[in-house]
Amino acid sequence: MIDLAQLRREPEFVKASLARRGVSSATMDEILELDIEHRRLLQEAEGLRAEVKELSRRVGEARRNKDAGADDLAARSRELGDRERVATQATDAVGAILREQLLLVPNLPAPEAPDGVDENDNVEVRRWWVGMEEGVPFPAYAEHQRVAHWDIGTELGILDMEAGVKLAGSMFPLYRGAGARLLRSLGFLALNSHMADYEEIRPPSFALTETMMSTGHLPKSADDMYAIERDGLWAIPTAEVPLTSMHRGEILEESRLPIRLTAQTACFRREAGAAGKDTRGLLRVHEFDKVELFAYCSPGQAEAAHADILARAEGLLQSLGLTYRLLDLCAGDLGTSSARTMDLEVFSPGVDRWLEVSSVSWFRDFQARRANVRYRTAQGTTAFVHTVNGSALAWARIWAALVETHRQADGSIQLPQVLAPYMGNQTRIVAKAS
RNA sequence: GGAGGGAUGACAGAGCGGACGAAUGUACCGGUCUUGAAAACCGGCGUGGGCUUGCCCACCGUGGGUUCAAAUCCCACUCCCUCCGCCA
Repeated sequence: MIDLAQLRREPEFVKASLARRGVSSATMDEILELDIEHRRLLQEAEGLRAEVKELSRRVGEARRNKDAGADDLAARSRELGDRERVATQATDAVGAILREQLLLVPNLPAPEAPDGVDENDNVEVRRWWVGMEEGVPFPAYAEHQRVAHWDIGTELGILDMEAGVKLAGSMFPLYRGAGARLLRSLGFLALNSHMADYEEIRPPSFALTETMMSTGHLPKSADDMYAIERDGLWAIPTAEVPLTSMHRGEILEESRLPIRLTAQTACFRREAGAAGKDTRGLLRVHEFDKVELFAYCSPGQAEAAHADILARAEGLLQSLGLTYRLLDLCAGDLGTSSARTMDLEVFSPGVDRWLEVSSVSWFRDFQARRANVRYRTAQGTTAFVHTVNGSALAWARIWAALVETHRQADGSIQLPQVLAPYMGNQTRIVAKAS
């Protein structure tokens, strides 16, 4: 949630910032008017309540002293109380509308985020490929690497999309044999590499509506998530959701910051409206595993925390021998809650596409304000923390790029050595004899 | 799933209709004393909101209700504890 006090204080700056991502200034004017009306009603209601309290005090006093006139005072108080109820109702009604409007306003883009309206305006910062530092040119992938992972998966018996369809419908993958083990190994590799600096968390896969509100996934993106209506729960689309709410409503000691957490979870996404396009194989699926890195920090720590997550995601991509590029998302393409986001896209030679596998975002205090996570400063005051997170990494697409990139001329796959300890030293995946 | 008990400030714990935003203790911060520390003593010590910056308002698990007045009474819900049942 944006800071209403800031909107009041410098409306032109807030409007100009939001205009960069397509929010009209009329929307903000509407909110400002609601705010003025809300405060006017609030003053009226609180004034009446103060009078009622004062009269009640005097009723008690009169009763104790056996004074006559207590009943008169009570009657007056009752009459004021009726007016107060009406005023409070009006205040709450306007307050609810104001909150509703405010929850729909996205975060202010950071000044450093490039201008632009959609993904076509994102800025490519750099590319990386094996040997780049030594002057090796961008890889010219061989024919045997130009096979889509869904074909490789069928050929080697390690990915069975049809079985997934039978069980849960389209876009629910089923990995098998070495493919399933590879997926498990990726999570193991990543979590092990983070655990020295990030506390490993295994959160619930479902979350309450309130938890979804805190990250900004609700109310805006309800259609993109799976709901378990009977129990009032939502399937989490990312570990960011539970991790952001772990300290919801708390005031943290500044000395504890940054609090760095990592979690691998299944991520559930309905991908409403995406049916048909770019959905073959693992390009876009309803359920995938992802390791998330997360930090609650003071504002001064946020930049370093963001850089650390990005470096870890890149480090993993490099150790897996994958080609990738780094994008600086333009203002118009930022997620609702983010002020600045860097995306990592892996190159998938078999399908000849760049696939997003990590999104490293800095939310400033937008999520912290929604989730009410604060810290106590050295001066004893409280302030909202900054939240930062990023994937390292999202495995379905990594799995795809990995089998395509490392496919050999004989059709087998030679996995990178970094996975050997987790694959029982079986880094070569070949078709089963039967 | 059944029966009972509970939820109050960082923690422990009182209050069970009227000056209660809340006793007391611990912890924490500042001061006195001390070569220093401890002890002792003194003072401070929740969070948010509104405006006329001194005041006002809200918050005692959550939401409703009763009352002139609710931490306190009533109703519903959530969570925790104990016992029973079931279960990986």
